[in-house]
Amino acid sequence: MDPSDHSSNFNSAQMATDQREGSDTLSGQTVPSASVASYQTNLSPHYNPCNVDNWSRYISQPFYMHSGLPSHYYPQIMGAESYNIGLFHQPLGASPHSYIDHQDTPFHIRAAMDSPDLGPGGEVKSEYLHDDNSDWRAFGSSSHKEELYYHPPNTLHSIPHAPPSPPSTASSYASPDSGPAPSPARTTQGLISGDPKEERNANLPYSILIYRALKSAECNKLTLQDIYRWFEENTDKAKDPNHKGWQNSIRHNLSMNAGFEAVKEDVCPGKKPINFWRLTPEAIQEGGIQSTTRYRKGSTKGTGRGSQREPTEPNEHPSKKIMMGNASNHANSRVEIYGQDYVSSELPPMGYIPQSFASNHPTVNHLVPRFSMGPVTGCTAQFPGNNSVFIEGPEMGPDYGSTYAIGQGWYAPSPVLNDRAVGSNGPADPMLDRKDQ
DNA sequence: CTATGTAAACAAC
DNA sequence: GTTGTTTACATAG
Repeated sequence: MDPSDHSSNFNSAQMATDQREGSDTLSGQTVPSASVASYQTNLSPHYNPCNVDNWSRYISQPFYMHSGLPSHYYPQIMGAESYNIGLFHQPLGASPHSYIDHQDTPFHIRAAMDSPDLGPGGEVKSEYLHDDNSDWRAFGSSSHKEELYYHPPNTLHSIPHAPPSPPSTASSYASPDSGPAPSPARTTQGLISGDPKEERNANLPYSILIYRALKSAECNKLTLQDIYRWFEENTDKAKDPNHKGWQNSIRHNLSMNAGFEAVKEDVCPGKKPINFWRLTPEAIQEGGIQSTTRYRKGSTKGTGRGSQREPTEPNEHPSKKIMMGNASNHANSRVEIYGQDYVSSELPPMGYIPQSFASNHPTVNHLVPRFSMGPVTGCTAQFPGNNSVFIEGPEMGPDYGSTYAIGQGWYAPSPVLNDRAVGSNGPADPMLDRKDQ
């Protein structure tokens, strides 16, 4: 497909066909068909992060993805991945009970996790947890350091010359590593047990399973029904169809865990907004969620079992709900998320994308902005482990140093990614920057 | 004591 | 009836 063909779009019938495929070729996970239906019927082209309109977002990857160098030369990409950020950033405070999703973690990270410095699930052992964040020492002093940055080329997905597949939990839009069926290549690494029990997510808490479900979805969001379906198809928790307890538990976890947030999206004006559950940027960045109990703060008065959540301020909306409009009515509109206002930006017409960036062999001036425009944000599956969001452009948001929501459910990336993408101070070749990693 | 699961009350739709 | 929030209690470690 000619990427400059801004007017073309996916054939909806083909999209529907694709979405009925039933098997996520990348994640190996079963498709929540309700999600398919809802996307088919409810999502406007504006919403669809994978249509041609939004392909510009997709193709607008940070420069190093287009530089022509082998992708594994870019350890910073890994640093931009949610897992790695998760490993090195613990803004909510690392704890022995913080989860780093083992299944979700690239094997090279798992190799590091297999270090005796870490617990069996990849969690940082408590002896490394100190007030000065010295839990990072578990990695910083590790002989696995290089492994943290090495990324086998064959695990990176090449940038397509055509827009990516339409969105569907069955499509390639799903996180490339979000729920990968343990492939032979991986299992032979000896880093995945291959235990069928593990493949069925047995004995994992609800919060982790929900995380996996959301991680497997495009933009890390699913409807409640989709989550139910994912549990039915990927876990053993829903074996008894007449037993509603597991659904109650799912809802309980969604409500109680700050790693999940409800998003109401008015994808079709005039119609009822769709309720999604989404991973918060913190959860995405940390590569996992933290324990639900963690957020059950409150008094220990009375029965000794306090409120399970942080008490809500009087004027604060008690729920985690976020209202989102559709793309058309959100362009340049203000949204307030996490207490700050940001202005979302319009996408440039496809023709604005320099050809070199749509080529496999671009000659890229890394430091030259490609668009005279504000930040471009989007939802992409480009990076293994990041099927969520990215941002690009010389004009960063006000909170340069942290993830922030811009709207449409898209978030700016980690500071690491920002630095590389903007190239403000760093070397053109990220490799040159590795000695201080 | 923490983490988690489960049940249930309740409100909103 | 479904969805989401919250409280309460039980259990395991």
